Amino acid sequence: MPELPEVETIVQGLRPYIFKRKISHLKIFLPKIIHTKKVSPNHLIGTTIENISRLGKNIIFQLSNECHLRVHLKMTGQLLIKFPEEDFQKHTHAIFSFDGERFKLNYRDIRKFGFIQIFSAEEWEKWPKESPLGPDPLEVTFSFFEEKIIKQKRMIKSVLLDQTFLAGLGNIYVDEILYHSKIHPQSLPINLSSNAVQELYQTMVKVLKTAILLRGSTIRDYLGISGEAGNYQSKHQVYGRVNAPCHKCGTLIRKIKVAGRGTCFCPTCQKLEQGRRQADPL
DNA sequence: AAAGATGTTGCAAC
DNA sequence: GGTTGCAACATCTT
Repeated sequence: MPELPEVETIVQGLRPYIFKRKISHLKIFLPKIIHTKKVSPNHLIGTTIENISRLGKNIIFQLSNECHLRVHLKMTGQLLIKFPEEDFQKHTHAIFSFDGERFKLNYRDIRKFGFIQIFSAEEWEKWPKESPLGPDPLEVTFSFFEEKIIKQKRMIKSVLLDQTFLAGLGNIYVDEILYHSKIHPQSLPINLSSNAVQELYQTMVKVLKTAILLRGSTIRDYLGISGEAGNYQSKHQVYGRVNAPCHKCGTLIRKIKVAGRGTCFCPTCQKLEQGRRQADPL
């Protein structure tokens, strides 16, 4: 569900509530969503949340006892601030309480793909080696991006979805970024002109920043921490618009499968470049 | 009404 | 390397 803009919105929303708060209680309804090898969940009680950050689509809590929590929402996970007067919601799998606070932090996930992982200090140090994330799309430099992308031999959509290439993009934003960059999702990076790569980079930053300002996209399940929907879905040009007319040229938006994912694009605005080899056979 | 789709990702198989 | 299909699971659409 949540991609970079949604996760960023959640992290920003969480800070005022739980930064420097001490965990007083943790109720777990579905134990399998807690992933831990060495640290018992009980060990979190009494620790303070020293920092809340985002790594790609991962939400990271740094705790005062040197442990770290990693929350991955996968498709339908939610983190919600709830007050006692609010009703208990179905699919709530864990609830954090904080010293002296009326609100609780609920972890909810309809499809149960997401998880909360607990790392000891040593495990946390080793984690980046086990799952090497690429740079953040909002921090990567153009030269690094360009140099790395032109070496890729698979379709551009597949590259952009790969979290070891860049961490944070998902199906919605890749489709939207490719549309605004006028790049066909099945293009091979080698066939992109240097102007096209530059446009792709600039568009990526612009789309993500705009989506963060609008607090993400709500298609079905995504909600901010107070239960608010995002607003970027109203700006979508291709995602969820199969058979609707392209806003630029009127051609009907098509949907195909690329890299195993439903992929929406405008066949007129996003042409597949032929590639120098085929275009100039001497 | 059964089948296919859904914002993710890790793994197996080819 | 690179791909594809599937699995985890609930719900909505065709």
